[in-house]
Amino acid sequence: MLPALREASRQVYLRSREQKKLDELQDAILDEQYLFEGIELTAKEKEEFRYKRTVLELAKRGAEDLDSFEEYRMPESYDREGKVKQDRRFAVALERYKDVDGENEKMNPFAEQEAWEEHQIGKAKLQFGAANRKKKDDYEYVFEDQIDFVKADLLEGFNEDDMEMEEAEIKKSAEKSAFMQLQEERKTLPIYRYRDELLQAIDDHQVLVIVGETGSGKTTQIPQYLHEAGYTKKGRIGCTQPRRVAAMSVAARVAQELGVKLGHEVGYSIRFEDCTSDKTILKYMTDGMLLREFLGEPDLASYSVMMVDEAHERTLSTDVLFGLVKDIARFRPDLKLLISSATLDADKFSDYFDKAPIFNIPGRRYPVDLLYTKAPEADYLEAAVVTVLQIHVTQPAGDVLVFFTGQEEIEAAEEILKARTRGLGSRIAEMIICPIYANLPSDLQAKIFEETPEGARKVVLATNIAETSLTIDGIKYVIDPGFCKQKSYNPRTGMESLIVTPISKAAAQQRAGRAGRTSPGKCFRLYTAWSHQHEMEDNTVPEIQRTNLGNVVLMLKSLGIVDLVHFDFLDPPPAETLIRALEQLYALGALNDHGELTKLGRRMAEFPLDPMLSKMIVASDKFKCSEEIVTIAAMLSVGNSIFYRPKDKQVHADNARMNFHTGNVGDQIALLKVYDTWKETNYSTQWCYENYIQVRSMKRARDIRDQLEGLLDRVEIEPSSSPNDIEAIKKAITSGYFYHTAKLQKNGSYRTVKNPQTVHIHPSSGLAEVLPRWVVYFELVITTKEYMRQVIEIKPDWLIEIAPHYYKKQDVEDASSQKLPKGTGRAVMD
DNA sequence: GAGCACTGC
Repeated sequence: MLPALREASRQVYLRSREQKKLDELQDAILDEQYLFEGIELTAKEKEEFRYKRTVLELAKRGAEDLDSFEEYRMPESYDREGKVKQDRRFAVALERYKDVDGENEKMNPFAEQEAWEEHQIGKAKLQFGAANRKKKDDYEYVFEDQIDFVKADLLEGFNEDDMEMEEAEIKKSAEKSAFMQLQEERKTLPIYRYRDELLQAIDDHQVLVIVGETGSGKTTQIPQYLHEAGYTKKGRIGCTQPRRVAAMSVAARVAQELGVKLGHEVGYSIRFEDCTSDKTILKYMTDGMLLREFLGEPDLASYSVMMVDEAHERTLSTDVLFGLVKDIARFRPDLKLLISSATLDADKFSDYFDKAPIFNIPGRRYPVDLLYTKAPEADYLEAAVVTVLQIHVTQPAGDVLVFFTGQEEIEAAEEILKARTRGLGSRIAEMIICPIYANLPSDLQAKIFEETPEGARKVVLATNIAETSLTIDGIKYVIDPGFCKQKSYNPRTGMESLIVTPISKAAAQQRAGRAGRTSPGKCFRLYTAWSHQHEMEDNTVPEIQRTNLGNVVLMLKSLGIVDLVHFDFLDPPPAETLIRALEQLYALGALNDHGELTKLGRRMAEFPLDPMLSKMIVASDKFKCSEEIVTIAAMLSVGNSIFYRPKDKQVHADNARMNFHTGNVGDQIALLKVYDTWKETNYSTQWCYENYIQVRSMKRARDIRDQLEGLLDRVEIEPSSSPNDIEAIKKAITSGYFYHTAKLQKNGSYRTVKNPQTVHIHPSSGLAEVLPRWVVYFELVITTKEYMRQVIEIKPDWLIEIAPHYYKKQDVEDASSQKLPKGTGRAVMD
């Protein structure tokens, strides 16, 4: 099996090298031809000639790098079952490779250029202008079959002449007053001509699925139309968004269009910021915020219309919302429900909402040519870099956006790109490389929004952040290697991991669309048309099916939903995930034997946190350290992005971090120390820099902390503080996390007590070299090993003191022959 | 002795 795989990889490698050599040869022949015929070139032709030479040079540099290819692509690492690990991408590439001799022969992003070259060689005559026109025809012919679905979209959706006219109209109206101008602009949106039809449809049906691509104006216009039609007399109109910035900016825009002050008639509501008032009739909010609102108003009584926007994104919150609003619609016939989505899932939504009719609104987007590779690319990083360079020297002006899976790849690509363009000086245009990913410090992120100087080209290297969360103007070329990192959750072990996965067709379409926002564009897909057609899933697995549902289950329980396993989910999560979440809630004492919420459970549900964190906070009351625990909860829920660890200063960063671990107090206590020290510096940014701490994360922790502190009152917890009683703080943590206990084994690894399995302390932990006998951990992650992240040492006696229903004396005795507890006592609280 | 896709409450 493995030797075969190796051999196959060798073949892929040889094949790609061979192809490269052929390309070079072809170029060389062409070059000689110029000289041989002694043709005088015009300035423009010379420029093209220079470009070609540069391409050649770049290709040669690429070929040198190929020598390291084999080792780079074929690491000798296997997973626990002995299968080849990590290189799932390789396996995928291999699958694609099978098809090389098949129908894909003509799918090559540079077929354009090759066709042109063949043509040139044949004619042995130089006619650049004519050749350019010709190559376009060739190219279109070659790719015709592959663009059917996007092409259909483009032809129907949008006509460039219309657009120009509309733009001219907008310009004309610029002379009118700002308000009048806005009103004119509203009328140019594609949705405008469907206004009456749409209102009629909403009037006729309780639930309507609205399909409209970005740019159709649905998010800003529909609530206004409904207001104009009088719906706001019966209650406010709500519109949910998956992201905070979207909710804010859309609300601001609509307030402007209606000529009212933001926060009055039009407002938005997001976490940490409620910009609404009694007057608010159009309310934009994040989907998570609406979920929270459900707790206080389970029938949405104050709303006459609820619009769930961007439903196709299928965030965890939208999926939960679907189940809830569908239920409400049954006993509130006066409530109108609008589900709005970009094209792909409309039928599915319609079926789910009892065959609700679908209303189509065309979008406004420029056409994007889709180009596929001829043969599969075994090394997409290299392929992406080469494609960037090729675009840079052969394609007209316009910025480039490349999708990578993470920071590491982005940094690698940046380095290679810099190395290959180094020393070319003025022979190629300036290339501005902009990396962008969520953990990049904000000042460096801002770089992508700077306008590209005349004559230069911006190359944005991005993670999935550029797929939905931010849009960059001026992008004309998208390079899509076809992978992303996806979270997956194993309910059996309770472990989370990030896995590099092929993207879905829907995601690929979204990525391609990024090239056509401001002008027609091109999308270079680094996989074959065949594999796009036959191997990629239609849609990404919705988040609800690959995440821990602890807090979702707690929230649904507090809404009084008894039978969660049969709850009407659009796509039900795995039963095991639900069962594990329920089990955990039992163990924590949030549910009684009948599966109903206990008083403790109701208090826990008040916090927008994982059940274990909530339990920890509620328990802190007893140990008189709520101040400290709230800080720890806030720091833990910010995630693992607190410590900044740049590649070139890892030692400094590690030293700085270890300062907070003095006394081997454990990671959670260290986080507390980080926060308190920061607070003492009066929340100094400078201090963060000096200690290699992410300012953004700390500010977030402060926001969360403030919110949690505000909620203490609601669950009747008196603020209390015991900053020097580490034991009390650790006991409070254990009250939430006794479920996550692990015991040291002879070989230095740990064994978890619940679901016995071998785990290790994460090397970033302050206790990684201390190895206490008993630990409680915050979470389990799989990377190169199974790691416990954020651990503290505990005394086993605490377990019996804190969770007597869960641990018996023999469970925590240290005799190594003792069998570890298995499925010990169900919850017997209350 | 390691690796942090992206949101959201």
